[in-house]
Amino acid sequence: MSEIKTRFAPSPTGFMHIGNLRTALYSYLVSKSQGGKFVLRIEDTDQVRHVEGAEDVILNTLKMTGIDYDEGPYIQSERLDIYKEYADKLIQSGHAYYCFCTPERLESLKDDKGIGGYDGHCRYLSKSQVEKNLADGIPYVIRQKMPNEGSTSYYDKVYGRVSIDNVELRDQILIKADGYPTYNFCHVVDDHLMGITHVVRGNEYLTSTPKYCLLYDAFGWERPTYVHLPLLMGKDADGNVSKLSKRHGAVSFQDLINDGYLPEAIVNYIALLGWCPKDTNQEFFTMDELKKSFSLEGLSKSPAVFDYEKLKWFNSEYIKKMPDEDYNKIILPILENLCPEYINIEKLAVLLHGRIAVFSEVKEKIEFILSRLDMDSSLYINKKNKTTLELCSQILNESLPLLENLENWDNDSLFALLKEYSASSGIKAGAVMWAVRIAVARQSITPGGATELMEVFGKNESIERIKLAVSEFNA
RNA sequence: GGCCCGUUGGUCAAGCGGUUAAGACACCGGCCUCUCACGCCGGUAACACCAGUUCGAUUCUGGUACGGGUCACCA
Repeated sequence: MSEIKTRFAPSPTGFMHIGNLRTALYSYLVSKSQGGKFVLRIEDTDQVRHVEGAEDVILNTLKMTGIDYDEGPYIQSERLDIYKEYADKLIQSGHAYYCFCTPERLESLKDDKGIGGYDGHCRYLSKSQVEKNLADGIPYVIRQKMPNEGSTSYYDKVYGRVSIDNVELRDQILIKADGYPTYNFCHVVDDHLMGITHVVRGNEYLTSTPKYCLLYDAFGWERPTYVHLPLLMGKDADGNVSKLSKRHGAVSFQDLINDGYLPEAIVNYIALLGWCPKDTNQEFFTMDELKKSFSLEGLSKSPAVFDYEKLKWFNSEYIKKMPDEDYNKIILPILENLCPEYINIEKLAVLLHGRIAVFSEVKEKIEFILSRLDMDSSLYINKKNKTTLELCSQILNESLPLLENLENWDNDSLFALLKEYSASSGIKAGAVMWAVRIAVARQSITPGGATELMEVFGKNESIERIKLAVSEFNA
């Protein structure tokens, strides 16, 4: 069996849709799981929609996700001569023809829903008429001649046998009036010329693939193996499911990165959206592990809804597993930017490690540090630690001078001090910690305990906050 | 609308004729703890529907319903 070769062929739209990235991943894995080659090809034949710098987005994304290509990037706009040459061959062999129909006429063929294909008008032009039109410089396109009867079928690796009646097939355009080829044509030529053995792409091509098969047949080329992937869906607030789009939230790789997700977590999550390993329940995969485990049999036929909650969970797990060095590289600049100088951001970073799921939520998590929140005195009352307002007031009043006299303002010393106070006063440690933590944080849920927070705040701010709390009790 | 594809808990999903129908996220309890989180333990929750084949269907076949895709000088 010859070596497998797959490709990823995005059009440069300026952003990498997450569904597109998943297609790239699967295409990559189909090949790499078998030790094959992977090709990158930029499909930029739409002059109208061309976006400057869009290619960099593609290259960057692939680099960040670890999807590396062995060949390319091939640029289709640089291969125009090739497509023209092959289109001419098709005309000569009678598989394609010139069409001089105007856009207006084409438009008139559509019904009120905008549905309606070409009627094959120019297919029946006489040879002399065609030559005259050509000589007159009338704009033309080149169309593929579809069979009038019978059906065309192929075997898809995921969906099995797919069969379409040929009457459903329109005489699709191969070369546009501007001389550029359509996707329908150039991807077939390129896939063949580049030796692509497995075409891996989204399921939206499932029903148009017979047209491409016919093209292979017309050229006398061997058809590739097709692997169509189920679509990625999104769910809106009303519970309606549809193709994943902006209304569902962040949908591009870059959006996700900006929201604080890690490339590894994104890759891991989307790998599992439509694919499942055989004989194992493994959920965490490195790219190398994916290459080993991946198999076509594990691909799903049904669409998958993108679940931000689960992505978040994956991300939190990846953050937890991050070595401090890597973690600090990301978190420290964020904290530096947000926090006043007296905050011990190194300690804060440690507290946050393991308590954040996405880096973008750091700000809200430490809001209580950045400013002194309004105090809700009911927070002092906690049933588990049996705290009351009176008790908390007592604890704060008695521990304040002790804290003021403490020299080494670190977690261990603080903890020892409060523990000692607990022992001498007979008040449960939990109650002491609760009172101090509420006084210092002024909110019930915090990333860390009382003494850890005081270490982060530093002595001055901690004392100030406790004094404030005490004065509030007296008021 | 024609054609094509799909349908296991809220979500991702295993299953490939006989199972107490896995596992994960989310959710809800409990334990642990100087809070939260982590961790651990436990719980709620699913084979769209109707026929047929079969001793036996989640699994095979057909139909219905629902969902999606596609019918461009976009890819």
